[in-house]
Amino acid sequence: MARTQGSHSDITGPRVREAALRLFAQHGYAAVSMRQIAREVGVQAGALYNYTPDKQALLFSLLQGHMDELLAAWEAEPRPQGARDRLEGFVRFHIRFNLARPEAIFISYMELRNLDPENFAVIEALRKRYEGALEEILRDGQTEGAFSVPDTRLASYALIAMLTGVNTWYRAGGRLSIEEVADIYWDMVRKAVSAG
Amino acid sequence: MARTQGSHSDITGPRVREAALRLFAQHGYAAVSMRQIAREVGVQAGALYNYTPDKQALLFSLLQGHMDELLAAWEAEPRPQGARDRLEGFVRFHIRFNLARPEAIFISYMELRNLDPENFAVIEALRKRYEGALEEILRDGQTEGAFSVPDTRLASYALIAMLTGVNTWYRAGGRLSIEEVADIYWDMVRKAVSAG
DNA sequence: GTCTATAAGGTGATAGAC
DNA sequence: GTCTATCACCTTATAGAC
Repeated sequence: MARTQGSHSDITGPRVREAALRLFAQHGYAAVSMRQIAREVGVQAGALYNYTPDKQALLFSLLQGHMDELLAAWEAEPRPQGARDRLEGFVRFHIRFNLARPEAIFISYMELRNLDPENFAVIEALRKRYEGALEEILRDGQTEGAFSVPDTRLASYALIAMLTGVNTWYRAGGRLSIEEVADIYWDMVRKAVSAG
Repeated sequence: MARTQGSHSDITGPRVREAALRLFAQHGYAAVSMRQIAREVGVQAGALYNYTPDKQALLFSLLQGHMDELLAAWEAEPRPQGARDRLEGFVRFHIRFNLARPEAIFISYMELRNLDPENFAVIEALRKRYEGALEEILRDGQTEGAFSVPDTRLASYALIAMLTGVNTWYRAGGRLSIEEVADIYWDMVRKAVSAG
């Protein structure tokens, strides 16, 4: 859909980001050209450079924006007293948040290697802050005696991987609702960290 | 390392595959050029086409070879009587096998979307056969009364994701040996499928 | 089996007109 | 802010010499 000339900065900017997010998620950063993004938005390739200095900055901005949203949303969640309830909150929050943004989650895991080293370090630090929240819950639960988790670092890696895996198979309109999925995963997580 | 002319089919073939595997894992299929692979092998780009009809076939062949190895190795494992012991065997096998082939595992998860549809279908079928082995163990354990896993399909997804996640953080020479990692993961898996 | 040369086309990014 | 045109370069794949 080629477009006539004119000024549209306020709507074109978000549309560039949306198109890039969708295309990067579908085909991968390296496989998507600036011309493809421009075609999707309905402008010529040169016009994209009013919204990003280059392709790399576009990827970085998408990932950083996503991580900022994730951390803000987590920090806005209620914080129950006991570690058990906090863990349940984390499990349900993670599944719910990830399933609401499958494309951002996807590129956050797949395109890390396409970030410049400085950009990678920034995203990695944000990711560690989020995963650190889970490890802290596990450590608290271990201290309280509510969990039996000898290695909280490994357990946090294991649980994050398990929960994030939901995005690889869940499809809206399938057999289970998001809440039913979260119930089943919470049951497995609860048992995995228990004294057993 | 540019090379003089000469015939080396028996050694060049494997070297092409090794170089492609390493480069695809490091930078991604779309980001790696045939010239880069050729440079790594020490031949000119045109010579690669003696070993693969095109770049796509090279990727497919790497993934298919990996899946064939995986299934053969799993089918060669001992098959204990009870579901509990079979599950323990699966957990230890999966971690051990995956950590021995980090590059093949990586591209098996990252480059699926870069396969042509027909090639994707082949790899997907092999992957489902492997994951089906885990689901079967869970189903048997549920029938035997050894496990409490209401949804064996979801549980198999959850456990596979958890186990495969080891590859994202494990580094040889780190704090824990592969066997220690497997012990810790088996403990979590065992509890996750228990009556709790 | 490997080389060199080349076809045919795509790439990120910029300059200057409007 | 968007367009057109362009630069300099890279891409996959093939042809034909050796």
